[in-house]
Amino acid sequence: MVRPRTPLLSRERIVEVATAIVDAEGLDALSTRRLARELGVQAPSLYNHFATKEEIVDAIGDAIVAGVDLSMLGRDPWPAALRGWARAYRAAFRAHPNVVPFLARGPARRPASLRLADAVYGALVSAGWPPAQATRIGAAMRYFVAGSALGSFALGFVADPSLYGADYPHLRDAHRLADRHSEVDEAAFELGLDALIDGLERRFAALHP
Amino acid sequence: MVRPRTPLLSRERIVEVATAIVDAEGLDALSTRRLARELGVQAPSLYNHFATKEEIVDAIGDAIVAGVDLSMLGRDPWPAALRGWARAYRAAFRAHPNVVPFLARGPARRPASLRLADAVYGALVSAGWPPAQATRIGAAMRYFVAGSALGSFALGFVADPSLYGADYPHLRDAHRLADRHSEVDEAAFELGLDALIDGLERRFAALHP
DNA sequence: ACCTGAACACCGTTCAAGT
DNA sequence: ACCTGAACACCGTTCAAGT
Repeated sequence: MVRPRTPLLSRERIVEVATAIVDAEGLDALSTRRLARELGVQAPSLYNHFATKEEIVDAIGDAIVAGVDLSMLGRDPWPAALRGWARAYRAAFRAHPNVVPFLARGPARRPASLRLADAVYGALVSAGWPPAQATRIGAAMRYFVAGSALGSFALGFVADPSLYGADYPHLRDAHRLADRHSEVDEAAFELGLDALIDGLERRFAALHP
Repeated sequence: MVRPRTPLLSRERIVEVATAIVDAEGLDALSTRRLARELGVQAPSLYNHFATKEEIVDAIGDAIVAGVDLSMLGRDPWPAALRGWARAYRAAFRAHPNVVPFLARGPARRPASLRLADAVYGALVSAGWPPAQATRIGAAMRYFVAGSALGSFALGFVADPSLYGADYPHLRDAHRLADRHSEVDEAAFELGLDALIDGLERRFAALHP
């Protein structure tokens, strides 16, 4: 088949099927041939819509970031806005854990990430933070939230008691973390978020006495 | 050449050369054939020392984590200890920026990471934090530090003024960030670290009135 | 135990050819 | 404009054969 009168592919459909593959089997399972097969097409056809495979992965990540709710940033007081945004961002990536390695692919040249940075920075400046501080806060929040999306802390510990006792005395009970990893990660995220915003509020208060 | 009387390879030498390749040209440049060539050997020889290429990458990351100074954790008061450890961890990964994607490869089953977790947790518990809180603090710190190592925030913005003004009103001056990315990232890291530890100190004070 | 050559089943990408 | 088949230059890994 060549040049059908209505195109077989579109960027949207490619990203959709690619996301499904990555969600189901991980980033490594995404190859151009595999993706093409599931799209009912040959691999080189993809290059009519994306210049490289990397662009496809970027588009997957961008679509996820684009789904992050930003409405609180133009509405709530800045501490609540930061909190709500951080939770939304983390939730978006927890829904696609296999895409997280993409977060490490260097920073954001992608439109959704820029929109997000714009909204966070704008909210902080509107709230009364000096621009230089707003930049730093946006970056610091990104560090924390991206790091928390990066992967489970608790899941790093294997559910095997014999592994730790001997070599790592303080980790004697760490094997229990694996079972409760969701709660542990959730509680750690909330504690860190609270502490971080708490510290920022103190600085804000010192700035506006 | 077969089976030389003294082995051509060792895990140490493989990791050393692999790290050099990744540092110089990035993770994608590391292939078993390329690595073998630089080691003066054929690719299958590597499989006498590592079961998979992934194990080699793990070993690169583990060696970097193993280089992180942990001495302050058994010595300084916990806020200073956390601060010092966070800086050391970040510095270690900034020295090998191309290895950072490895951070996203799921959590730590690697010895150096376990030793690190053990030291951080132990220091917090010794200082008087309840164990459950110590776990959360260790996780929250890992989120922040790993996120900050993940990549420059400032470098995400291209040094081209025309890119932002129109679509992202608040980012009008963001193109200036790229030039000063080191200072911006450094200042953001220090601000976040201060705020985070500040917030934790307040919780600690409430716990030990 | 440790290295080799040959082989297997893949990759991402290019490109001329088709309509 | 958009899809194809053929091809290029790669991959990671296995395995029997060598000493």
